[in-house]
Amino acid sequence: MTDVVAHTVEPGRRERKKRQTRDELMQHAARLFAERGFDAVTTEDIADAADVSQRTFFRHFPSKEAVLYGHVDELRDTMAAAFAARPADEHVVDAVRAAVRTIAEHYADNHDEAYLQARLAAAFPSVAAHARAVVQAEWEHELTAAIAARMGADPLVDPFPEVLAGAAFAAFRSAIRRWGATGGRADFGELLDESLLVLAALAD
Amino acid sequence: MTDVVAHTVEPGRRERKKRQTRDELMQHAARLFAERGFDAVTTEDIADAADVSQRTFFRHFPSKEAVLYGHVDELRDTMAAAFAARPADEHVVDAVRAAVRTIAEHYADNHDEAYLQARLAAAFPSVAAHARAVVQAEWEHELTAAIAARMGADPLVDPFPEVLAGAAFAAFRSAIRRWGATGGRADFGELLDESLLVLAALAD
DNA sequence: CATGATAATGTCAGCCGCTGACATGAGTCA
DNA sequence: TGACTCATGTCAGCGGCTGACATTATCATG
Repeated sequence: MTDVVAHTVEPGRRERKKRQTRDELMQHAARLFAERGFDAVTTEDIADAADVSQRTFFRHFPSKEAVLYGHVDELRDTMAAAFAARPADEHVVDAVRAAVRTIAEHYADNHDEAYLQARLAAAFPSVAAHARAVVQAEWEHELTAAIAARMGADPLVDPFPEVLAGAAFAAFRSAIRRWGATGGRADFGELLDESLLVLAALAD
Repeated sequence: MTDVVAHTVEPGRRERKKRQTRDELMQHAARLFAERGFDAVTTEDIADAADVSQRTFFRHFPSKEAVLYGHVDELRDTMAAAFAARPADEHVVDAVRAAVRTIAEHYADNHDEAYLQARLAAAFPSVAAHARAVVQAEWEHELTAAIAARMGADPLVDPFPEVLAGAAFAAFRSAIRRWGATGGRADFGELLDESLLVLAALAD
């Protein structure tokens, strides 16, 4: 550790360029998807727009869908950190709500990106499938592990963590869909809270 | 109606052959997947084994993954019928449990098929993605509509039906995974009940 | 029973997502 | 400066999937 102040190590030029290429791929992809829809854009189109080879596109993203969800890892870590930061005596469901809410905050801060994802997921099955089966599954898995760790339970045996995490993201999907139906004009955080409240109502 | 006894109209030779082709594609696919895994089998392999062209394969199934889950529609209808048959004064969550349980029953009656699906989903991401984002999403959607209809609610506005259905299938996934972890030897119905009980425990 | 309609299949060509292999050049570090 | 690492380019290829058209089997109808 030569760096005392910054938490993240200052990246060199190489890494900066790498991140820049990645960002440009994401930005051009978003623009092209917004202009023409998902299917009418090829990975070569995106690569050309970012002035790199198609091969480089696939070195940065494992699929055409993935470039649309470039912040999965970042959001996963944010969510996990938020969950870990909750007091130990808080009700688990409330801690989960706080964790999932961090994603809603990102959406509020990146409205266009979020709304584009919602629109494309509503219109293109492969995008919806990716959102469910890759993005949300990844978050769900992380949240499951975090819940289990907090409870001192084995998530492979005790169904509670996995079911709670899965139910939370079911609420998340419901909120997303209703948010998209309002044209992205509603307050996503409120919709999410509303959906998450359903979980507490199931036992009644 | 020339047929008085049977509920379903007696299909002609054409339709019988069509179904037979479909069944053979499913059977040969299952065999090949079991022998070699998912990725090492091409759609042409399956078509050849069933003695049809690759094009015919894709006329029966929209994707390579779909042939592994040939009973989605059938199970969806069974589940919906089971849900509709529940008494109106029963607790919704109990009615949902009864509906989802019909799928568990199919699994019990078709052990090898179910276990193959579970194994392949655990080993091949594209299979897991399909199970989540196509198969379960389809069931979830149907169940959402059924819950909403029973409640007289609009599933586009009221989050309850969608969240409940989503939570139910989160429990379903948890049960599947734990069942697969036992090598398919545990009683899937019991695991499912256990997972579904979590839903009622969320409010505590 | 003959004949025209319908629907399932075969054939062929092609797009595009995605990957392995190897070469090149820019960035890094001693 | 020189060796090393690593992001990228190039090229070739596989395989999932689709449109278009021809062919054949089934079905309905006079």
